[in-house]
Formats: sequence, structure tokens, C-alpha cells
Amino acid sequence: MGRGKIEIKKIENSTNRQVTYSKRRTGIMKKAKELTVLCDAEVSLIMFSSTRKLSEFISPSTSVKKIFDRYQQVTGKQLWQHHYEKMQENLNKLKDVNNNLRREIRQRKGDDDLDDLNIQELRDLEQNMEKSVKAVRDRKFHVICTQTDTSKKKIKNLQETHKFLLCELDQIELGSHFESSSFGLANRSSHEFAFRFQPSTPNLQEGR
Amino acid sequence: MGRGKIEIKKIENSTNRQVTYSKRRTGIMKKAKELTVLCDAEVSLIMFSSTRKLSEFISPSTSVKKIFDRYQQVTGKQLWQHHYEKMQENLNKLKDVNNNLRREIRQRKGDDDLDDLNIQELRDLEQNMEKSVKAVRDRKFHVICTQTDTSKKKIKNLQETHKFLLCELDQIELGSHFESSSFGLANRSSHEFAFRFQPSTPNLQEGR
DNA sequence: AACTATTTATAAGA
DNA sequence: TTCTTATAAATAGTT
Repeated sequence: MGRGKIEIKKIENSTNRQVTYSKRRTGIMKKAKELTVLCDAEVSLIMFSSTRKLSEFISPSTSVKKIFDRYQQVTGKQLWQHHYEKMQENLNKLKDVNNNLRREIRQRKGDDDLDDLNIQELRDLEQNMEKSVKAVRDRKFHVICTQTDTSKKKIKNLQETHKFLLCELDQIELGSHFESSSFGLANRSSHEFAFRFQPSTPNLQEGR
Repeated sequence: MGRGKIEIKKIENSTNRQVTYSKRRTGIMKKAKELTVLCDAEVSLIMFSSTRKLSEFISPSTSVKKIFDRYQQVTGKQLWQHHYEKMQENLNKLKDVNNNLRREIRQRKGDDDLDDLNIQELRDLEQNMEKSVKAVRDRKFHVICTQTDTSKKKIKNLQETHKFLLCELDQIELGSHFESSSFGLANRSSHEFAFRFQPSTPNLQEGR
């Protein structure tokens, strides 16, 4: 339909191809619309040009998602469904595991769910829990011991620092007496004290 | 394009509509094919007739899935993605919950994971577990008591039955002596015994 | 983007 | 559904 008949094969001239695409795209879109209206059909027409540009026509009564869901139903091609179902399955499995874990915790908490256990199961559970309490208690003792140990060391450290300070103080007081009596500069001694006090106890803060 | 011009509106005559659909479907499919070949385009044409019959044309170089994936990419319309992401989110949440539950159980089992707890948490856990063990123990005792109780009742029941049987036996033996001595029918006594024995102990089986 | 000669699609009828 | 055919519509090549 045109000035001359053309062979249906790829148009090699890029410009020509583009022009033809544009013209025919308009044509096929019109056809799709007419089909929709005349025949009460649902049409989805999606086109990508060789330059990857998207054009689409969807019957107003529907949507791409609807068309596609229906397409999947009819063809039986699952495409995403598989992925989906696997996920759902996973979800349910996790839920199950979750419920079992919760139940175990409830039993171990003695909340309820104990009614389902028979005497032997109760005995086992009790024994198991005794063992567990012991483990927790052991761990607690261990922590306490460690802390006690640390405390002892701290105290020892502090005592030594204290002793050292007393020593220093003695020396300072001796010096101060000497200085003030020799040169009469007693009001300068407090500065001297402050100056010498701080740098000689650098590990006071570190004794954590 | 035909013997007469037609208005583009729904063809009310069902048969006509069907015929037109069939003809135009062929036409639009041909157009889609030509577009694909001539212009090196990727086309997806999906149609549902008013009778819900599916027809499709997909460019040979692609597939419905590819076309739709690309469509989603280009349009940004996510379609299924939302559903998907929600599911994934759910899955991750469940996994987290799961891990926390597992950790709690491990702590309650004293397996490991106790290293993360400080002294106060350990104390609380220990106390909590002591309480739980008590609950389990109580439940065990309760079950034992119930069982003991049931046993006692069973025994009592059996004892009474036994007593009753002895009583009956005595009477039978007395009767038997009397009968056999008075009328000399000693060989009939065994039947009488069997007859009277069974119906007089109907609750023997019920003592479970 | 418009024109138009020609091909193509198709409405109506068989 | 298919064929026929008159006619409407689409479009290739041109401007």
C-alpha cells in the first residue's frame, strides 16, 4: 500500500526504518483501538523500536497487570509464579519453625503447654532445665569471680597510689617548710603543691 | 476499507462482531509481524476476544517475560514488585524473630550465648529459670498425684470387686452344698456358678 | 510533515 | 470459516 510494493525484510537504511516504524506504529495502534471498540476485545500492544523506545496501547477497560495475569492463567506459563510460590513456602516453613520455637520457650518458661507432656517428658524437661540452670549459675559465678578479681586488683592499685601520694605529700611538706622558713614565700607553696601533685599520679584514672 | 465505511463503535450483532474480530485479528497480527521484520522492533500483542479467547503475537527475538520485564523497567510501574518486596520484608522479619527465639532458647539451655550477658542479666535469667523449673516440677508432681490418685481408686475398686467375689463364692458354695446334699444335683452347680458369676460383676472392666 | 499513487485490509455478500 | 470483490484505509516513495 504505497507508491510501490515492498519486500517484508529489515529496512537497512536507518532513517527509512525509523520513518516506517513511526508510520506503521501509528497504523497498528489505530488497528488495536478499533479492534478494542468494534469487537469489545481486550488488547495489549507493547512495542520497542530498534532504538529501544517504548510505545504501548492497552484497552481502556483493562491494564497491563490484568492482561498479564490473565495471560499467565490461560497459557499456564508461570514466569514469576514459581519464584512467588517458593517464597510463600519459605514463609510458611519459617512460621512453623517459629511456632515450634515459641512453644519450646513457653515450656521452658513453664508458662503453659506443659499439659501436653507426659510424665517422662516432664521428667526429662526438668532434668534438662536443672542442667541449664546450673550452666547459668556457673557462668554467673565465673563473672562474679572475674569481677571480684578485678576489684581486688583495683583496690591494691589504689592502695599503692595512696601510699605513694602520702610519701609525696611528706616530701612536699618538708620542702615547703624549708622554703617558707628560708625565704618567707609560704603563699607560693599551694601552687607548687598543685603543680607537683597532678603529674605524679598519671595512672589514677586508668585503674578501672 | 471494504464495501462500505463503518463507524468505529461496538458491533452489536454478536456474529458480525465475531467475524470482524477474526478478520481484523489476522490483519493486526500481520501488521505486528511486518513491524517486527521491517523495523527490527520487539512487539508483544496480546488479545482477548469478547468470548475471552486468547491470541498473541510475540516477536521471535524475545518473549513475553522479557517484554514485560522491560516494560516494568521503562515505565517504573512495578506491578508485582510491591507484593514481592512485602513478602521479602516479611521473610526477613520472621528470620529475625527466629534468630532471637533461637538465642533465647540457647541461653535458657545454657549452651552458649551467655557470654553476652552481664551479671544482672545473668541473675535475672537464673531467677527466672529457677521459677520455670519450679513450674515444671509442680506440673510433674501434679501429674504424679493424679496418676497416684487414679491408681488408688483402681486398687480400691479391685479390692471391692474381689471382696464381693469372695462373698458370692461363699454363697455359691453354701448353696451348692445345700443343693447337692438335699437333691443330689452336684453336677449342675458349675453352670449355676458361671451364670451368677458374670452378671454380678459388670464394673470389672470399667475399673481403668 | 504533507502529498498521492498504489498497495493492502476488510465489509458485505455468497 | 472461507472466498469474492468493491471499496476504504494504510502507507512507500516523493516533495
